[in-house]
Amino acid sequence: MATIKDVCKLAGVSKATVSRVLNSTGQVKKSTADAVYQAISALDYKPSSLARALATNSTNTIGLVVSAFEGAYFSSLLRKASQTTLQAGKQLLIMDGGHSSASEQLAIESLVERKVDAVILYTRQIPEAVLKQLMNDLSIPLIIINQQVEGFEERCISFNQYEAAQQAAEYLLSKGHKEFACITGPESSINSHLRLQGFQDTLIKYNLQTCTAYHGDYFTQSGYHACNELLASKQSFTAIFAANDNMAMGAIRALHDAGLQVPQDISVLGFDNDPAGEFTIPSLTTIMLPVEEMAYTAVKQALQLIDKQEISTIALFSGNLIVRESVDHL
Amino acid sequence: MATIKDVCKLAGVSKATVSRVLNSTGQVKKSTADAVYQAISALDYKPSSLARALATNSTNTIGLVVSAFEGAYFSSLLRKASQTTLQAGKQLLIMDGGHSSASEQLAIESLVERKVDAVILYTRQIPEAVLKQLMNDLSIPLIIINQQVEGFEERCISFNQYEAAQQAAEYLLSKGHKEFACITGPESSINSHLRLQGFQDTLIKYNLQTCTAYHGDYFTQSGYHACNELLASKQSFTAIFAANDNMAMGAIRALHDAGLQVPQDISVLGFDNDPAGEFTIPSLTTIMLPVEEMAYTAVKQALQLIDKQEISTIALFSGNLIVRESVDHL
DNA sequence: TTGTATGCGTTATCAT
DNA sequence: ATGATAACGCATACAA
Repeated sequence: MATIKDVCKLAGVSKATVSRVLNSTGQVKKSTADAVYQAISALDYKPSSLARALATNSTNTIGLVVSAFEGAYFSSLLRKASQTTLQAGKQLLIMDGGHSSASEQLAIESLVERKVDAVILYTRQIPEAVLKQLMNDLSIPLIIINQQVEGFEERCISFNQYEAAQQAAEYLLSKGHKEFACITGPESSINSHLRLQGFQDTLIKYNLQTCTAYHGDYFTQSGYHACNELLASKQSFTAIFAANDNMAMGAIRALHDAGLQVPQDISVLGFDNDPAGEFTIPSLTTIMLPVEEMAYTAVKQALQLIDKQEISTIALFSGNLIVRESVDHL
Repeated sequence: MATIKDVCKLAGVSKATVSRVLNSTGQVKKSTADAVYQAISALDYKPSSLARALATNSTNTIGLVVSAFEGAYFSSLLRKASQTTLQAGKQLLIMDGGHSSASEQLAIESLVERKVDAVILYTRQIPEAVLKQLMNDLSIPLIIINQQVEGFEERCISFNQYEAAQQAAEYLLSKGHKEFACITGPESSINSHLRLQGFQDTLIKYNLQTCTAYHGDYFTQSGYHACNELLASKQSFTAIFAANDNMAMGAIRALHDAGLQVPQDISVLGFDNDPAGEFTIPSLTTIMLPVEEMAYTAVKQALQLIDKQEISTIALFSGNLIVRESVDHL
């Protein structure tokens, strides 16, 4: 690997000059600049981003830590984030956040040490108090997707889970359903709670009985199992609200195996708008979650913070009902 | 951020000594070592991985570049690779390879500059000749997933696409099918060609007519559209071989929309063993592709190469038929 | 316009 | 056992 020194020798100039033409900072005579370019291409010289980072305390990079790679949701997130970052002339470095608060924090730390200019965290594990502290202590901007942190609203990209679940309930009610079951996410998940809460509150608002909740883990299989439990419990219901599309699909299959047709016998409403849901049989009525917009916004916000620009506060993103086949009127 | 200097001052020792206790290289009196530890924790000092990388020319990191984040396939890949790397005490840095040979190479370069100890590349774009050159020129090991490079077999983790497609064809034939259609990947994809070739060659072997191929892009929607084209062409067929599960699902839906039942009227065979395929209606008969094993092997091989250990040559991975509902006998 | 010198935070080679 | 000091490859303030 050729270094700046080699270029100096070949071009007959000093490191400062090479650095100048490289970063186009300061004035350089055209002839010497040309000589430098000559040397650079002759040696196939590439400045070491590492050394540069050490000297400038910044790379041209944004870090992203995600805590799981499951499902269409994360595919979209990563793709859009990567694309947006690239378009801004920066690079995106992705790390796995693992399955604990500690490992998420480790990933963040590692990224910070690598001198990324900002880190975007899709968190599932770190408690709000810790996040607050991180946002205060870290020398670079930290943007959070999927959670609100009090006092740092401009750095939080999140989704109105509660309102979306209300939408879901309202729709089901409008179709004449009155008895429900829920397949929701893990008990530990805040957002899972919010979705459930939004759903239940709406039922209460209409003087209906709240529904029992079965917990899954967002994988298709867990939806299948949860629905089987539900069926075994012999309770009466005409519609299921699932906390994501995967579990909705699992539930539909469980109903199918029990000889029940969706939506003729039971309606199922999903969440996420997984692209596959458009083509399943029956296709999935679901709540669209604008992941790509959220990823885009997260990166944009990061870029603004890096440039020390005015930070615009961000509204909670909200869901949209996608009406397809899996919900029918009673 | 506290640096090594601060530790020096507080502990009353030199940089060399701090470095010694940090890396446990060389002898240090217990008392002074303790003093250093004291200072370190008092200042919450973390050595800069960047500076360390500059000095040692190596980080404890493996780089992974993937060219797309679509589908369950990549989720598994990323998850398993990350997990395996972590278990080996290293970190995994992931970068998007984008959609061109150039961007893939850029990602590799960027990772190399960051002094990762090895890079694993899931390639879709870079031609073999370029890969060969990269493997020769790069100062660190480059492991390739999804393509064979002549002369570097120990560094290539790939899948016997051809044989898997043969399996698929044999199975369909064993069920009495004789007229087929294929929905395959993009024309540019080598593996897509291999799958198609394996399928066609098997038909030829049994003196059957080869089938026409429709190209998709591995997304569900493209399977849907391809199948509609197929249907519009009015050709006669009793089974469809799709190059991945997503497209198989899209095809099934297209058939459904055309009033055709799977598998009663038409059989559909997928590829990948997407976890969701177990729960679709009908569930998907498919070829399992051992992504996780491949990811695991890639990381393990990388680790061996980093340690300059003997490199064990790797056999081509092969697929396994998963029999479910979407294929029936004629 | 160009060069010198210093710093970035480590590791590593010498001495001592 | 420990301490100077030179690398590592670059940026940059200051001189010239």
